[in-house]
Amino acid sequence: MSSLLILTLPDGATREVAPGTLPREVVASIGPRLLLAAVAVSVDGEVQDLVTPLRKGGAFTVITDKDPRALAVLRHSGAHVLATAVRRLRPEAKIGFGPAIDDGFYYDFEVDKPFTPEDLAAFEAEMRKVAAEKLPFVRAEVSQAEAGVVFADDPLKLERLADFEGSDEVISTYTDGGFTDLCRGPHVPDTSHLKHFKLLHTAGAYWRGDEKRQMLQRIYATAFFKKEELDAHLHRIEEAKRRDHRVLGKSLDLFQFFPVSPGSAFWTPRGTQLYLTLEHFVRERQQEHFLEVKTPILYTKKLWEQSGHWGKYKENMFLVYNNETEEHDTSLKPMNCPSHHLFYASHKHSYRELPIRYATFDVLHRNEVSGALSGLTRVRQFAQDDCHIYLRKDQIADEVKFLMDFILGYYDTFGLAATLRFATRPEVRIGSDELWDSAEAALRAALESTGRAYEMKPGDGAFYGPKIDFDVTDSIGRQWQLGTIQLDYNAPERFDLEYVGEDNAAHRPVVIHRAVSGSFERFIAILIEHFAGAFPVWLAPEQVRVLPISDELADVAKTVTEQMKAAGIRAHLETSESLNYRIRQAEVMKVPYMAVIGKREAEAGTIAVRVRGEGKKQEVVSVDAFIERVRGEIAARALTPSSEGQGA
RNA sequence: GCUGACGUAGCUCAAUUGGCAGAGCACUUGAUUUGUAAUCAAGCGGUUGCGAGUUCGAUUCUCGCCGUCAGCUCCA
Repeated sequence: MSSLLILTLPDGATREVAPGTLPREVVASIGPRLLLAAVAVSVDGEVQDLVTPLRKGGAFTVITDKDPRALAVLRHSGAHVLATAVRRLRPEAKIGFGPAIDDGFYYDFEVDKPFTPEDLAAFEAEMRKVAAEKLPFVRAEVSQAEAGVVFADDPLKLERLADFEGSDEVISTYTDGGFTDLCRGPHVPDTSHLKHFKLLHTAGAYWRGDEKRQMLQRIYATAFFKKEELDAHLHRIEEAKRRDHRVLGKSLDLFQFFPVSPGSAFWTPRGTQLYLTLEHFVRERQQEHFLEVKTPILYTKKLWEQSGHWGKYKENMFLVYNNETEEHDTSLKPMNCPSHHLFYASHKHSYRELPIRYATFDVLHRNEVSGALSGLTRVRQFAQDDCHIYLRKDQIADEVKFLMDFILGYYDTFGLAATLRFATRPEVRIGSDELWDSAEAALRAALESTGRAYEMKPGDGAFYGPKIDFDVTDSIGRQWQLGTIQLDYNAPERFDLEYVGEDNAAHRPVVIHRAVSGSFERFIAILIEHFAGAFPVWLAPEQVRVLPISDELADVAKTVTEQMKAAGIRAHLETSESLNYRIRQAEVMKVPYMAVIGKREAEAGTIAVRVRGEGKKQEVVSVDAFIERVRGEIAARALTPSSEGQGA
């Protein structure tokens, strides 16, 4: 134990140091300028700061601001600087936690009155002072008892401290100026490293994420090493606002919400067109291997008791009053699974028939808590491109691969990239541990066999089985779960599902729940933001806007419009107002093509094509050639409208 | 559901300390017939989210409810 630690530098050189040596000394020995640039170090793959004594050897790398790992260190230190500033201005504020997060950092405070925007401005100004003071982050290792004294006035910290009782965790504190925090680190050497930061907003957050505990005031902020990076980040936030599907949904006339039905979208004619186009696309892709069925939306509780929803999901279900029983013993379906199971169980199946894939687009209702509702991404009424597959256990691997290709191929059409996540058993669940063991093992093996990279989501499975989630990142950087493949060993038991095997005996099939878009509502929200409302031609509610230059040409334009419509193109004629005005309207509505018809075009049987977003650059083509081109793009589901020299 | 903010014409927003509720766009009408991002003019449009309270007087102050937003919790 007392032997020297061996540190291997990136160039292969080694250093032998005594345990307890500070990384700072090692870095200084490499070079004084490196010490100035050092933010932290990595020892054997673990990031630690310059003032935490070395306890093990291994690969030793100096982390400067160019290392991506440095950002989390800077931001965590930013959280301390924030707390330092808040404590200077509001000494009575109790401190919670202040970690770095994906896009920045936050710190939770317990205060009597929530912070105002003015408070934030004052805190930010004070933070600049703290940074200018270049206060070193001083690390100290303390005993449980000592820490109890230091944080005697901070009940939240004391509670955290109590968690360490009996563990051999080294308890450390960090002090910058007059502020000391219970913290594992690592931190940047001093507060002057924090140069480019911004406090963004405040929000309530439960202490330790528990809704039964008190609400703290959280301040969100971000920090970067370079001003350009901070500016780019703030610009991204602005851009995300510009693409917000709730804003575009209104300006592009796609959907609306009314207070009389919170959380349920009203689709306008244009939005409905978009919705149906997507539904049609899924239907077309499913034609060959899936069986589409339509099932009721209203069921008695008997079904939900059998499925387990009545016990585990009731609070999310809309219960309906039944006049005959005088009870709320009926419900709108929150999921399609049980209806499909009923179907399957209604007659005998041979092992030769499997897999059987029932697909459904029926409307679902889930009673989300009011605060969870958000645009189209979180609604109370929605439809999934849902499917339940009944198969033999020996078919799982092939089926998972088939479904995965099906789902990823769908996303490819939109240019969306998905992250695969494997989600395991949640705390609230049905079924024995043995059943879960085998379901998780089987799904994981199937996933592994595809050779695709995936991440883990422990405890995030459905209450009836483990799942593979397909998470897509939207323009704001939020990740949304869209598609899912869920393996279910419970439903076959509960619904007594069987098939007759080769041995002429009854066997249990396995059920796979599958969705591709997740829900059409959420998927459309992602698409609106993904394309910033400028949909590919095949998706655009209106594909061509026909614009005659003067009223005299209205008849010719009408004929052209009819020709396009007859060819299956969603074309609309617009005659009133000036040409400039109508072009502006079409651009604002993000119609992919404008077909302008003047005297020259009318005589030649041509149109002057203007492509969305490409300005006055125009291309004069024959009506027939244009129709063929657009039809080709629609059939190919091309991602962008083609201008001269591109496309068909 | 919880914490906070917000809710004014169809839309986007104004309205000194409580004192006659405005503008642009949209819409209607008239004129204009336009060659690639807003032609001109006039007109119409409001129980200031809903309900109480304070006040001589409430868009403005207070309370309750509804909805939306930022988060928390939850989630397709």
